[in-house]
Formats: sequence, C-alpha cells, structure tokens
Amino acid sequence: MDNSEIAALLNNIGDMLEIIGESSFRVGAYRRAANVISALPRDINDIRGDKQGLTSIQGVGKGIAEKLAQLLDTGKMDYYEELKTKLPGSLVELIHIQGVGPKKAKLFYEELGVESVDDLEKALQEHRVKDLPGMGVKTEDNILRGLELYKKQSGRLLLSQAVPAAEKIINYLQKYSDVTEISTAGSLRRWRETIGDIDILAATNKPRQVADEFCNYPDVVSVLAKGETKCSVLLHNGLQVDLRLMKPAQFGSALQYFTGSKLHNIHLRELAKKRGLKLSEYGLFNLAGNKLLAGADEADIYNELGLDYIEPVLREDKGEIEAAAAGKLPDLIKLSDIKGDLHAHTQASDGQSSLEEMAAFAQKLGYQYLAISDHAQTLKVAHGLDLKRFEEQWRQIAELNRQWEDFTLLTAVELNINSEGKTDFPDEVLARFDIVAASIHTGFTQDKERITYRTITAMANPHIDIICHPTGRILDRRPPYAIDLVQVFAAAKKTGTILELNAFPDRLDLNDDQLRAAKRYGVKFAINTDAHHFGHLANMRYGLHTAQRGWLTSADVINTLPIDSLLKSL
DNA sequence: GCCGTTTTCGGCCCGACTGTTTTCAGTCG
Repeated sequence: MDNSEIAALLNNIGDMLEIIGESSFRVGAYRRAANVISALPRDINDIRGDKQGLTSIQGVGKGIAEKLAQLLDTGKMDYYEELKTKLPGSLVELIHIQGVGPKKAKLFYEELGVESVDDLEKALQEHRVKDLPGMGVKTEDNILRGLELYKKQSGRLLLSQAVPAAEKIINYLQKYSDVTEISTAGSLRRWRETIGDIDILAATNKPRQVADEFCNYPDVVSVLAKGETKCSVLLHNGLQVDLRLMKPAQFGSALQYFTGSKLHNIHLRELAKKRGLKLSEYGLFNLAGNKLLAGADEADIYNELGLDYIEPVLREDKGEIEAAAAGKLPDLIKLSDIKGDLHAHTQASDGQSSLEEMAAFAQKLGYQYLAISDHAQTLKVAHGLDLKRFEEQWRQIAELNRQWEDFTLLTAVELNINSEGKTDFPDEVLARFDIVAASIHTGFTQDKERITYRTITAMANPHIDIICHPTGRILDRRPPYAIDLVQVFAAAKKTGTILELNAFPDRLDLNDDQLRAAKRYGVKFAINTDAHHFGHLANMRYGLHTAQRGWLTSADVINTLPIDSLLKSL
C-alpha cells in the first residue's frame, strides 16, 4: 500500500470511531496522522525500515505505529477489520451528507436500521426520521436537501469551473457595490484541485447594499439565505456561492479563518494559545480577549505569532507552520517565472489550432518559446504523425521562426510508450527533435510492475527528455494507473529525465503531494499545459498553483530557464 | 491516541447557527 492508500484507510478509521462515539481526540489523532502521511515526502514502507521507525512521523505515536506496522507487513490491520465488523461498510458514507454527522448516523443505524445512503433516502421518504428523539420535520427537510446535494455533486467542482466563476462575481461586486476589500476564500483560494463550493469574503461598511447587489447578480437562480453577515445563492450552472460580509477591521482575521484549511487553523490556534494569545475570525487577541493585536491585515496575524507569512496554497498543516517558524518556507515559483510551454498539440494531430495560432497566443502570454509536441504515428486515434509529416512540420516551424527575434517554436513530439516500453521512432529519428516527451496512452489496466517497467524503460533512453502526465489520472473520470512512483522518482533522478506537471485542469498530474515527494529525490519538473487549442495555453496558472502546493521553487522547474539554458540542460 | 521551553498525565481551537429544546446537542467551517 502506498502513502495515499494508508491515509485514506486512517481517515476511514477516524470516521468509524466518530460514529461509534469514541473520544473526539482519538478521532482527531487518526485524521492528523492521515493528513501527515498523505504529504510524506518518502514512501512509508521505507520509513518502516528506519531505525526510528514509524513514530518518527509527527502525529504517529506508539498506537498507530504498531497498527500500521502490522498493515504494512501483512496487508491487514486487525483493529480495522474489527471495526468493520461493528459497523456496516457503507454507513460512514452518511456523514459526508450535509446535515448528517456521526451522532445522527449512529441514531439512524440503531433506530431505523439504516446502513447506507440508499437506506437513508428510503427512511426520509417514508417520514420515519422526524419521529426520532431530537428530530423534527425541519431536520428531515434539511437532510433531504443535503442528500439531493450529495447525489448531484458526487464529484467536487474542478478548479477551472470555480475560478473563472468566482472572478466574475468579484469583478461584479467591485463594480456595483461598496466593498473596500474582496477575496476568494476556502479551498478555492488554496487552489486545491477540486472545490466544494465557492467562498467569497468582502469587507464593507454597507453590508445590506452589498448583499442586495450580490443577490441581483445576473447568474443567480435562487437565493438560499440572505443576511447581513452571510448570503448564499445558487447559480444557473448549479454552483453554490457563499458571500461573507465583514467590517474592514476584521477582514484579515476573517480571511485567514475562512481560507483554512481546518487543520491549519487548528494548529495555528494551538500555537497562539501556547504563546498566551487567542486567535479567532475576529482577530488575534491577548488571552483576556481585551487587546487586539492583529485583525485588519492577514499577514499581521502570522507575524504577531512569530511566523513568516504563509501563502494560502501551503495552508494544509503539512509542515508549513513549522517551516514558517524556522524561517524556512520555500521561495515559491511565480507565474512570471515561466518562460515557455513544452507540451502543445496542433491540428496536425488531435489539436484544434494551427502553428500560427499557437505561436501568436504563446507570444501574447509573454513566452520566449513554445514546444510543438504532436502525437506520433502509433497513436492512430490522435492522428499521430509519421516521420514524413514531422519533416513537413519542421519545415513550417523553421520558416515561422525566421520572422521572430525573441520567440522560438521548438520541434518536439509526444511519443506513446507501448506495452513493451518501446516508442514510435528509432533513436536516430528522436535525435532530430529539439525535445522528446513520452507518455502512456494505452494499456492502462496493466499491473503495477508492468507499467512501472514501461515508464522506467522509456526514461533510460537518452533521447527522451520528459515523461508526461506520469500517473494518467483524470479527475472524476479515470483513476491513476498502477505505477510505483517511488521507483519512477529514483529513475528520473538517475537518468536526468524531467517529470511533467500537466496543467490541464482535470489532470494536474503529478499532483501536489507527489511533486513534493519527487522533489525530495532531486527530480526536476516541466509545467506544461498539454494545450489542444491555443486558448488552453492559459491553463498554465492551474499547473503553477499546483506546483506551489508541491512547495516547488523556480529552480525546480526547467521551463523557467531562458531558451539557451533550457536546450543546453536537455 | 498524541504530546511535552508550564506537563510522561492531563490536557487537546474557536465560534456561530439550527432545531429542538427550556438549557443544549449536533453540525459546520
């Protein structure tokens, strides 16, 4: 089992313990351990072999370490198996429905025999819930609404749906209402790969007027709640947007609080307490609560706690607070560091734009270079190019390059790694491209050993510079294929092969935790959009923020290099 | 179940809202 699978299992245990009614601190301990392990830069199996062992992991003590050791050694954990006999397998799913927590899940199970989401739906329809102690008609309605929501958005929203929608609303409110400051908050501001709902925070002295304007926003189909501190609306595309209204003097502390993550906030408040202070959404206070130390400005809160400012993308309680205390936060890569894009397709294969259109948009973004990396001959479904067609493309690129002084189209290819680990062209052909990328497009269902072998075999070819979308996952549609990333990272370091961070919003592959792990191995990255239309080149920002979430600096990413250094490094 | 520049035992973040209740439990973020 890998780190993310272990983390998922620990979270599941946390959910089960909560329903059983275990101490919330024990529940929290399992969730913290899960959070830390998901971000671990090393394979947990290796740590198991260390002298200090699993307890060297912050948040893993003797109890969890013993259980994990058994799991890693035998593939089973007695404790988990025992819990599963106490609760039906799908009962934990209930607490992911808005309005249902552990207590109600337990009540429904014990009193109504509800064991799954389907059971609950039936019980609600038959109005068996309202007669339970502490329940009523309104509770029943609330849960029914939560259930509808749960069914509708089983998957969370992609960043690429949420970010533009939020930006439009912010522009609108700035234009038509009296806000002094306004920002996104929540997981959207942290640029998590998927978003639950859109949170927006505004500072104003005229909350009623801002609330009115917000509810009049043209895309609103229904107003769910409207008050002076909070409004919720539903947009016609099904998105829920929450607007929170604050006084300017509290904007910083409110923004800090509503940005989260939950675990980051808990850790920060613990730290405040240790220093004799108290932190809430209303500000940072002395313990007596009568002296305000910070509130209007978010950065002041961190500074008053003795920390460097922590960017929202890092606020996951994955070591950023310790790093900020030690002055060791990374100098995160910025969008302006990106000098070009190394993965783009044209009409020649499965793209929709011409060479000229791609180049024009890349220049508009201020790039020095763009690599045209169409698919090659064996990927028939994408109309891959044979050598003759590539030679024609090279001729066109050379001709176009003559007219620009400070911009270059690079000749590239995205090879397909077949089930034997072989690619489309012999080495003497590969040597003729500026950049050679390779990736897996077929045989997703092969076993871990096989897929890892294919990838590592391709990396061993000295002509192959980059491995694209290394896990093949597509958010909400396709899980990653079975691949041993630890072996891949080690091989990437050894062979000097670059790993791609694919910026396409439903890929983001490698993801944040994987980037951080790979960085520890000394791997270098390319952040590429994999554009199939010139407009897709603008997706770079989704990759960029994912890179930040992976603690990457500009030195970790090769397409921050000017063109001559780039070509030399390849 | 974890952890220690107040502690190896006794703590463990903070506040608001809702719905069901007469003082609070449950849920949420």
